[in-house]
Amino acid sequence: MVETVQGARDGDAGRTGTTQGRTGDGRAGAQVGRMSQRRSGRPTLADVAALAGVGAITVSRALRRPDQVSPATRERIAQAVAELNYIPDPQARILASGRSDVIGVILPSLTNNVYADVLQGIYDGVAGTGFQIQIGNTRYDPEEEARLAPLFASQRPAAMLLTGIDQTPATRALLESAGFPIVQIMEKGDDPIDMIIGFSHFDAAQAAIRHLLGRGYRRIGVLGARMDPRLMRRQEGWRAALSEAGLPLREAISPEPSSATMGRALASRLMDAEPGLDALFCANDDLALGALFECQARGIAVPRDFGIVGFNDLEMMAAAVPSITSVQTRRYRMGRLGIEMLVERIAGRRPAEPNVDLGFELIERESTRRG
Amino acid sequence: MVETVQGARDGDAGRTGTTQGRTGDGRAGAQVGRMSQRRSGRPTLADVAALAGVGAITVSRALRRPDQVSPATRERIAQAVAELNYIPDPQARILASGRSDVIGVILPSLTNNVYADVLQGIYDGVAGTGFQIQIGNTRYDPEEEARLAPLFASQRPAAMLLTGIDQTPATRALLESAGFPIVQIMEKGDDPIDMIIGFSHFDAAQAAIRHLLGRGYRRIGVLGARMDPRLMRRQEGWRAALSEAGLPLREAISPEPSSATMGRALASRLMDAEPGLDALFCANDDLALGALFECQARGIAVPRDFGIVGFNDLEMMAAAVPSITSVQTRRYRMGRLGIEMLVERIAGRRPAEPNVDLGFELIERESTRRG
DNA sequence: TGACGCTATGATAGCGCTGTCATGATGTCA
DNA sequence: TGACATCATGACAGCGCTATCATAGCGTCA
Repeated sequence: MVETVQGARDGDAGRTGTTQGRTGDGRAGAQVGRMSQRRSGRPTLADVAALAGVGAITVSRALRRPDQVSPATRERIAQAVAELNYIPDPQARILASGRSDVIGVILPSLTNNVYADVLQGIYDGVAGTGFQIQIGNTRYDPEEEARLAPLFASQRPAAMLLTGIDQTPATRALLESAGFPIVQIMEKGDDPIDMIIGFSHFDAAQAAIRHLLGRGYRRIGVLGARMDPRLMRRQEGWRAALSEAGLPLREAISPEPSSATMGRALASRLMDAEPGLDALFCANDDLALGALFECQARGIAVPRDFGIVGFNDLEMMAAAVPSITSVQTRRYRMGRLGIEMLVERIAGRRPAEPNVDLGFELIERESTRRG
Repeated sequence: MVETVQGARDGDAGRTGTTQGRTGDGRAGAQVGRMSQRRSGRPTLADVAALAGVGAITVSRALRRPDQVSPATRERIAQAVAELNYIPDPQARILASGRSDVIGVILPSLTNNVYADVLQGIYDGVAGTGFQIQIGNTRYDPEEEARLAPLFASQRPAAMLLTGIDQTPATRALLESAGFPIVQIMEKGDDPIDMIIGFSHFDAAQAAIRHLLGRGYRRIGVLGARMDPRLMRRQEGWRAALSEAGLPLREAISPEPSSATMGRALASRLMDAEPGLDALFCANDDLALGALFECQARGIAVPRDFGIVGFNDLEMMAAAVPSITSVQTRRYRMGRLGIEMLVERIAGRRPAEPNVDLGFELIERESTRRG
């Protein structure tokens, strides 16, 4: 492949006679003070056109709308493209067309397993579509989101994918009039900017508490970390479920990121503060894993004397001993479907349903299966 | 923020008198059949220049090299920029300058915790530098890497960051003559394309085995999954260490991705096949977690009757009961330092050392602390 | 005082591509 | 056969910005 690229350069230089010397300087000078910035040293549309003996536009068309070019011409152009190893310049294309093939994605985290799965879905969603992904990481900071969104929007993306529904009013207004499709993921909402795919965190947390109640646990505590908007809504859910059952609120919350170590620490704190605690709903799975380890360290029998429910159903929940009950969320699906809906819209089609509730499912495992 | 954007549009249209109508059309038609693709509806350099009463070039300079513009002019331009809420068009900038602010990053996975940490380091590394990150995901497929690398290279990135040292000869040759700085991470190597930051997987795996030997474990097995090039080199390391100690090779390897569930399955398989096994080196931490769970399920006492060593020192290793000994690798650092070195090179400076061995550290914990 | 260098600014010509409109060639139907 | 539609192709202008070179203004020094 390389050989052909370099061959192309030679061909280019030899043909036009204007690239002499640039090819050589291409590498060394690029870093410091190159002689001339003009021309990139790569074959251009015009080079392909000259070689194929047609106009530049025809090449452009042959590449983008082959049906508008006669088969014979198309074939000659294809040969020229192959010979020069021509690759279109995306920047020039964007500038000229006013359209880009970049889909902007704004996520609150890259390290959190939850978003790793979303990200995988996103990349799988664009695979083969020709769209590129540009990722922004807000680190759970609303101000960072408010800064990134206009920045991304200014780059004329083909579409944008956002996390959650808590954009600032200013950001929201900007995006509503942005002129490209937008999808919000990870939450359910009645009033999306454009399209939305998610589930109810309130309902999911409520379901977790009700499951513990159904299993006969009564002195239920809750662990939470890094209370982003999704966590806040889960909190409303577990509080509602506990209050509905007439049970007191026993929470240990940390603003720090969720982790197994944090789970152990919070579980330890709550167990010490609330003797007789017999179950924990952990608003993230890594907290649940930590809680399980804390029980093991204290010699507490799970599930006989203590129930544990996690959230998100990460892979390791099933492998744990005992395996841990968790609320399964469709993270990969949200990323993938989000991109698919955007691509549909970019193509000018209306999605069947712009507001999708993917729901959740409580996966019952050994950690709450007592008696 | 939005208010100012929209205010700027009004101001723009009102002031120059040339944008009338564009402002209006900018939005509605954008999705389907816009009337005219020309002009984006956003203020341009020329608009700012007209408002400030200077030439377009002066505005361009004021933005990029403020020192070359007189303070008075600079101030007028700054006001015009603020009033119009002007944001430069990166595509046009790239096209005109032949330089881009995109750093291409090619990783084998986005979901693997290892690369999530690398990614975080990468994003932290570019924060505040003005560079953008473009991520490619090869899914551990060398062919996908061979496809992505030229594609990325063709987009005139400012630099590229690659994973590992196993690029195809063609890819390597292409990148060697690409003319932008390149860093390879995750591995140690004598012959980098340009710069390299990593550690010896061979040495690290060898150290893990030697640690088990030092703790008195003798019937040592090894678990591995998804044998990418890094895993292969670890494999050479553990094989060398075992052979050096005159011990037989007891491996359970899967081509599937590493996971806790996979760890349980492989541990189970090897324990059944090799009765009397007394330790496992798990070439990934999630395998180690699964191995620990399998021991718990079988009632095997760790570390007394069975030692476990993991690899990468993920956060949960410290929280596990017993806590799990693991080989710490500097994943975040590799991502971050990689970007920092690239940025240095883009700025024309030579890094102190283009070949960095970040090493590794065996973190001894309870899972191998017996007697 | 005039040659010289320096600073601040501008005019011009692109970067590589696509939208628009024009043109010639071909096919179709009455 | 001629009016008209259709198809394939091209010329031209321009997307928003920057590199290059030119120029005016100013201070400096012999």
